[in-house]
Amino acid sequence: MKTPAAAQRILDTLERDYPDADTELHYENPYQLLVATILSAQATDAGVNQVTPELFRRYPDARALARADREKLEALIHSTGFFRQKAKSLLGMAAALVERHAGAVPADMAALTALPGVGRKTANVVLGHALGVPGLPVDRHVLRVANRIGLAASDDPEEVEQQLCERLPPSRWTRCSDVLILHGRRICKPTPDCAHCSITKDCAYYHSARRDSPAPRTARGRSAKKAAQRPSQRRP
DNA sequence: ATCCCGAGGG
DNA sequence: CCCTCTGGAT
Repeated sequence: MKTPAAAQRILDTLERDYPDADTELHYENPYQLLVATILSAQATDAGVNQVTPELFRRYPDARALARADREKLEALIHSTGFFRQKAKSLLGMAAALVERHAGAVPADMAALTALPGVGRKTANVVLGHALGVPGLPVDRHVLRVANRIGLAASDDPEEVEQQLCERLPPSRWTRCSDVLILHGRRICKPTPDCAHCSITKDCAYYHSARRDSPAPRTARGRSAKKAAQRPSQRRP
């Protein structure tokens, strides 16, 4: 695994590659970012951006959201996926904000993750982008990219968060997450586009010959099990 | 067909 | 640890 100095050098390069890193995350207040982040699970930015204006017009704060009609809320956020539990999360979260925090968003990891629908990743997003508290959100992109380039070595998001935080000053935590996410989305995808990557020189994954494999992708692992229990039409 | 800017529940 | 929930992108 990389030393802190090497890690920071790699981050320097990536930050230059992605100057637009957290453009999508500038909402008017922590409440809006919290709501948008909950909606963003398994959804596209475009999908979230499509519903948030109307959402924030109807429910401008936690008090309004707590009083929302469940079915209207579900209909409004339907296109972002997982709409039933997202609606449930939003209603429960808004109620908890009103009851426990006078309608404000607490700048505290424990208080945030105690809210319904808010996990560590969401909490770190809100802390880092809206509350001025250093936080390093670890999603699947961060997990994958950090492991490939040796910034971390674990499949556990919380461990990866810790390993990254140990190598960087708190002032860089949030931006580290942002650029790793963008790199993971644009270049270092599950099947990576190494030809357009600026840090292959420092990447163990690139040098491991697993890159650029033609991706034969036959059924294996968990997929094999699913395929077995569903013997759908096979072409002879 | 498969994967995902997650979190809760069993 | 495993499953589920949903739409959209690839």
